[in-house]
Amino acid sequence: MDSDQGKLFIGGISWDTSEDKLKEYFSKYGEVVQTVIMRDKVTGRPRGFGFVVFADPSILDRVLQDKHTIDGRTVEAKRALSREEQQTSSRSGNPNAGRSVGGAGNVRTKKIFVGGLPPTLTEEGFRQYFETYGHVTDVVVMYDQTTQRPRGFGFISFDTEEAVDRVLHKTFHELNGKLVEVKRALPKDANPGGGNRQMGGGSFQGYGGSGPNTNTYDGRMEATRYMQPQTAGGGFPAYGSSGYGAPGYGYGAAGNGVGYGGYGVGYGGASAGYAGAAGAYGNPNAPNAGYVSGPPGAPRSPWSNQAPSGYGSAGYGANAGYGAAAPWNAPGVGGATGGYGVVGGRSSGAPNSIAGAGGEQQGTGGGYMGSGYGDANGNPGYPNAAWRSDASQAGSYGAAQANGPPSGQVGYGGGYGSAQSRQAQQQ
DNA sequence: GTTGAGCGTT
Repeated sequence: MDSDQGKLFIGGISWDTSEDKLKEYFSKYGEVVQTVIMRDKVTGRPRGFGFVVFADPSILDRVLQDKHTIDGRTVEAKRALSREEQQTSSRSGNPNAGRSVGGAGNVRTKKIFVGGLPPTLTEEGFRQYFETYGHVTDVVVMYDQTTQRPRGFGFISFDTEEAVDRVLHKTFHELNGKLVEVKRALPKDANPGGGNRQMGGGSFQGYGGSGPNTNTYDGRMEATRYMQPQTAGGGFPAYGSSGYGAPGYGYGAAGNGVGYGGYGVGYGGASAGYAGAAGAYGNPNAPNAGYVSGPPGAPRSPWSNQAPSGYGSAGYGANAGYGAAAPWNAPGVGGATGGYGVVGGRSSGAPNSIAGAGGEQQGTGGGYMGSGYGDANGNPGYPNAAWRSDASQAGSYGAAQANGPPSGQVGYGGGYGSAQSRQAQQQ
């Protein structure tokens, strides 16, 4: 519940009540960042409920004590439930697993998804606003292909991660009088659907490429603080809060001795659910790692309340090999020199969409992971709904991405956090 | 009428 921060669910709203009216009404309590009334997707008719987001979460207490009548109807205000919380079932493993996926993928793009664009906004206006944050390399405002109507969202790309971070520092930006919401764009080529063919060139983002700098750890290192809890298994989850920048897995070093996923064997996780990819520096305890609870003060995003809570989730996968090493030049072998395998990794991604995944233990005891499973099913955790999750903003831990390098066999396993694994196998 | 939409183009 506390993950909802300043968001209230408002039920029983009259069909005559508009978002503006909601906002006007609730503004008497404090600054309202946004209001939304949910409508039926096809008929457009209001569904009778909506959400109000206050800038200051502490305002909720007062609002919750009052009765509210808007447009003649008594509405009910409750704290918004996150999706996880809505699921009475509660039994499925780690609900966050999949959610972080989106964030994971996002880590590497310098593109920002911008939602809530006013229909009147032009690309120029869009660009001009964002240029104050850095050099804009691309601007896209989406229009319906057939009706040509603005779809209310678009993309903005920068040439540096820093600019992106500056923009993402706050979720809502005021643009031409309305608020727009920003999130990391999901990488288009992340192939949510299934296309397996990606990256011909073996380019998986970041690999190597970004090498040294590109800000390996991007700002939000505050996460480090969360590295302490759980000494044992814990460790790394912290990385990543939003992405451990990853461009290079550089982390290892980083510190604390924790190991996390180094390069791993390429089996991209996949079906089995191992997200992680073992790796060189795998931390044997990893499996627990994910569970650090979420950062208390994680940034709030009205849209993704789930986030802050999160277990780090998933990803950590299996850590397998101890020692191992053998990055990619390792012959087809699963890298892991020494190690063998996966020790009980957990599935990371794929919470919902893939059976068996969602956080269940997979212990394979010593799986040997031989040469990489490239497993075509990679992508376990890439449910379509990925965008909802957005770990990056949420502060959830990062996400890993297990990709196979060009060689096909070795992968880099990143991480903790949920993962998005993709198999590399392109050959 | 009571718990959430949206992710691309060249």
